[in-house]
Amino acid sequence: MCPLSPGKRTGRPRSAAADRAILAATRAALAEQGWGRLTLGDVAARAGVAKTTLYRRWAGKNELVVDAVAALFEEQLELPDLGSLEADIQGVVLRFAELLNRPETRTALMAVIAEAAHDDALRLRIREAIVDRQKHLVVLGRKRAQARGEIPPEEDGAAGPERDNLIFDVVAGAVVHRVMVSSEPVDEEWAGRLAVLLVVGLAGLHTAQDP
Amino acid sequence: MCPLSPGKRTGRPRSAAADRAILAATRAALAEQGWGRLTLGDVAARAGVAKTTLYRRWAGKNELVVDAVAALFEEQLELPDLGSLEADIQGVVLRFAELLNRPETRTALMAVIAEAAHDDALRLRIREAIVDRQKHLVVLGRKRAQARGEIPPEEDGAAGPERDNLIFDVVAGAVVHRVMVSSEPVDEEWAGRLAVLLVVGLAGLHTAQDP
DNA sequence: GTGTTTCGCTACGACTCGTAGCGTAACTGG
DNA sequence: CCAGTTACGCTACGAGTCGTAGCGAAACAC
Repeated sequence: MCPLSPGKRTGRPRSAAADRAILAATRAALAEQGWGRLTLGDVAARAGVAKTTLYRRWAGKNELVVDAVAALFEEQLELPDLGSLEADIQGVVLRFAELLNRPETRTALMAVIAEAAHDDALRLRIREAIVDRQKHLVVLGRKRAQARGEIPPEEDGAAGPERDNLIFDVVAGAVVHRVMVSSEPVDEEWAGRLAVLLVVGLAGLHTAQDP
Repeated sequence: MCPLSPGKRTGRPRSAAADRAILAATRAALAEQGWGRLTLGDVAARAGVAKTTLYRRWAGKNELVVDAVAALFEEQLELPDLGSLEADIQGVVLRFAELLNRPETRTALMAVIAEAAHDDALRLRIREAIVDRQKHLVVLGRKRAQARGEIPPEEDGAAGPERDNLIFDVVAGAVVHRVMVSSEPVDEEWAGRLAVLLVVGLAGLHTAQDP
């Protein structure tokens, strides 16, 4: 998750405290100013760090913000075990929505995704730092549900991963769209309806493909 | 969809051709440069228009891009009648994905949504120019399905609109997430699986709430 | 100590922003 | 045809940001 080249040994080491201060300052500035008015000079000043230090560690605004948001996701996002697939989905949806409701993430996530549309390296960085971690939750949730006997066990072929991908896009996409575009609250009721839709629909997907 | 104050009469009228040229230039610049490197000076030069003319009609980058994208949505997005709810969903998903795959919309949509996170006026503008038009397709699709007898007819209470909103967030969110975040193709197969998931899940939502 | 790397600081040219001022073009009402 | 009104193209401007370079001092490994 860190900046550049970790494999050096001699000379003065980079201050890890500065790293944390910079990422925290980035989130604070994002929350106040939003993506558009965010300047690296302001971030440096908040972090008590010279502007040149920022440019030594990150290539630009995009990379810095990705790391700042990824740190939040890493420490906040996990899959609670609530006893049933439906409850698990509802739980993780509520957690994800809580994360999306922070002012830092609201503006930052969409902005870096927009920039990634024409920047392959940035897209890869987002995938590794944020998306793969989310997708892992889907795989974990499916395995738990299979262990409980709620859905049929693993079959071979490409149908399994494809279904995981579909579920991931539906869950994450629906929550993001609800929060960012419709700008309506993700409460227990809405999360519950989404969970029902998914569990029932998932069963339909199985019967539709296995004759 | 147009700029400011439409209700004047005296004096030289604003050139409608300039409007179209500016919006087209904005889309072209977006496709080439992306949101981050897009400058209003460049747009003005492409459109063969003075920079001051741009600022007379639009408040800034955000508003201009919203209108430029909204024009695309207006002329491209509609709901085909393919004979069944499942086929209709699959069809509109494919159309929406086609729109999202254009380089202009890829970077522009996410960027304006990001800016709207801390700009209420912009969020309202996006809603009126883009979102409401999309949501209308959901309502239309539901009414068609009810006329065909595929789903139960209208009930009273707030359950109906709530269900429309859920479907809207799931469909639009899933497609956006698939294209922008997972960056994998929305082909007939994927759209078909999403349609099955929704139709089956929708039936589950009805039986879960009507005892 | 010696060598190496990072740090804070200052300064810089290049660029974009959004606005103001001016003379001209286009259209309206008398 | 002629004022009145508004939009247009052009130029120029201060303000702000960007990303980089150069410097001396500080923090580590050997």
